[in-house]
Amino acid sequence: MASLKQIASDLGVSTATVSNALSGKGRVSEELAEKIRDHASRLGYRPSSAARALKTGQSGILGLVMPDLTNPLFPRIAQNLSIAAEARGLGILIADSRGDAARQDEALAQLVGRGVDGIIIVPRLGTAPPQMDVPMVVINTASDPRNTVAADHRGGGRQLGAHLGELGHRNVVLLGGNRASEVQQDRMRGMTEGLGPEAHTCAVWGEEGMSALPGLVAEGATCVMATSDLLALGAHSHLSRAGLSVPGDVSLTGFDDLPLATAMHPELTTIAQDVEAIADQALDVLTLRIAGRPDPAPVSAIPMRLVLRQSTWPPRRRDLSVTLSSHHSETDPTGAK
Amino acid sequence: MASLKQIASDLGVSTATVSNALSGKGRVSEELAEKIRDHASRLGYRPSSAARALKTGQSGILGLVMPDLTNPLFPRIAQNLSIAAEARGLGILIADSRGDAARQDEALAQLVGRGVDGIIIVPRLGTAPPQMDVPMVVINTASDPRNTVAADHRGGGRQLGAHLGELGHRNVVLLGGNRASEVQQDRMRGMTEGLGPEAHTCAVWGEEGMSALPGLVAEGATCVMATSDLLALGAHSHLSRAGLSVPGDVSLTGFDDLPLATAMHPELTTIAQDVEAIADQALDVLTLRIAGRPDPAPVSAIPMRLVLRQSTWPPRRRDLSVTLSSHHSETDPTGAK
DNA sequence: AATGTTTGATTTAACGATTAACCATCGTGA
DNA sequence: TCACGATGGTTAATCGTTAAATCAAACATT
Repeated sequence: MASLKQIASDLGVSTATVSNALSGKGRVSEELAEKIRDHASRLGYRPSSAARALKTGQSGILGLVMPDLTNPLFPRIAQNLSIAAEARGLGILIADSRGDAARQDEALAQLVGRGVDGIIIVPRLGTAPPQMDVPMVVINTASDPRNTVAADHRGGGRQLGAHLGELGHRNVVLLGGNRASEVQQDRMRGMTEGLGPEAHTCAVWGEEGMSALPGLVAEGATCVMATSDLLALGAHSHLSRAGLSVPGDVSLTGFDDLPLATAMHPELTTIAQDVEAIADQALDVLTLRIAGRPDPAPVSAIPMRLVLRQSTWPPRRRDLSVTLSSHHSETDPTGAK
Repeated sequence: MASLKQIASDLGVSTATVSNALSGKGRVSEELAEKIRDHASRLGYRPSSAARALKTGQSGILGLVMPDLTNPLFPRIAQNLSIAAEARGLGILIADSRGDAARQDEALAQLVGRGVDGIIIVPRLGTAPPQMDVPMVVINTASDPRNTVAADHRGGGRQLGAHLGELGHRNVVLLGGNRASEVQQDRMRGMTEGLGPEAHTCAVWGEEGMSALPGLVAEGATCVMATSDLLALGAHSHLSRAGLSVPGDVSLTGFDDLPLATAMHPELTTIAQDVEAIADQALDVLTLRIAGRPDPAPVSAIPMRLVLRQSTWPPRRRDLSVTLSSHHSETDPTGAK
């Protein structure tokens, strides 16, 4: 491995000069600097990050703590964080907290032990992450708005709700996966707001809630809004098993725009997080904190993007033909099998 | 931050002694060692990984290069690798090659630049990873068996095929996503073997292949075997859109046992990778290579586990009631809607 | 001509942990 | 009593990089 010392002795100069030439910091004649850069690249010189970290106290590595990598949304966040980090010359060390709060603390300790400069954390459900003396940024949980970056879940729900409201739905079932999740509650709150005051909504949860769906439709519900795409897929199964077709008999929406949303039939109307923007924001906030700059303006929630597909349609009327403002260009699926 | 020097001067001993006491390497009286450990933990001492890395030349960090984190299987591998690494006191630095071969090389260079001790790589499709002077292990692509750890895709296909063969399927459609993927080809090869010589199979690919499914069923196919769960979901959509029910009219299988497999209805019969074992193996191989030990015996492919659910059933007969060896305890779904 | 100032490079000392080499001290066997 | 081997510890060098302090010319200023 080529080192500064190597280059220096090869060229008969001091290591300091080499360091200066390569970093452009001190005072080196352009002529010599050129010669040094040349030789360095010929030798394939790569500065030792360990040595640099030791000297400067900065490792150039960020820690990422995730509750559960099997949640299909997180990898997308991780991927975008990794891209954003690379663009800033930083590396990302992952740690999996496996949902467990204790393990989450342990993971944090591990990371700081490895000398990360800062930490990005996606905390498990409501668990507020511990306050540490390391710069941190929290994703997707509204704890402290000054170090949190999050999608506008509520606004997203509102968009979806408004869409269905416009279609004419007034009797809507909200399907959640986990009562304890603040994010899911936010999403539901937004949906209700978007639907407007004249709509009647009711929330159901989990496997039990899914089974109740056909009954609720029989009682007049015309739409099911799930707080995740996976849940929507489950709902779709329960509904079609009961002989109800989507969107003919009942409209269905998801959340997050996972790959499966387009693999279903009908393709799922859902709402997408701008994961790229989230990752960017998170890294901006974090790098500022690492630089010790006073906190910038609190970050506002990042808007979500409505993705209209084929699973939403105006409610079937007892009386027949329906006129609508044509959000879709498809043929009327009401009569479809 | 507490350092060795700090502890040493607090206790009036030399840093060497503190180092020895903490690592248990040199000769220190048990009495003094105890006192040192005590003080160290009181101060919350954490050795500086940078300093240690500089001195020993080992960073304790592994690099992980993945082609595309949005593929739902990879995160599970990543998660298990992260767990396995943690158990061995190692960290994992991620890098996303985004499918691009050029970026893959760049990611590798980045990682070695950061001083990783070894690299785990899941190469993009057929791209053979470049030979570098860093210890490496390759996952899921059969390049060189001596540094490759992979699930037994072919054996998995064989298991699935055998299952369907036993049920009586003789006319089977194989559905793939990408012709270029060796893994998918392996899977298909296995399926064909498992079904046995008397079965007739035909392979179709991608979106185009999915559209052809209903026609093929009309021509006598009784079963669709997809090379991934996501593909199976798509197939299910196309089939049910055409009025064909699963498993009544046609059986369906997936691959990988993703979360969506249980969210579908019927739940998908599929085959699961033992990601935990894969991760373990990969790390074992890699740590051996890092230690410079001569290569251990080549690793054999890791067996997959058949997951029987409700999407497979004996083929419908022109003549009626069917007797079967009851792989399922469900009621006959042939008559179901 | 004596005194600054700029320019280009060198010394030197650190960062924190590890480790080979060295040095006391004490007990033991010859 | 003397040399010897444990035992318990210290010194000092080192890993590769950085940065402050220093130094020696060359050049400009009065």
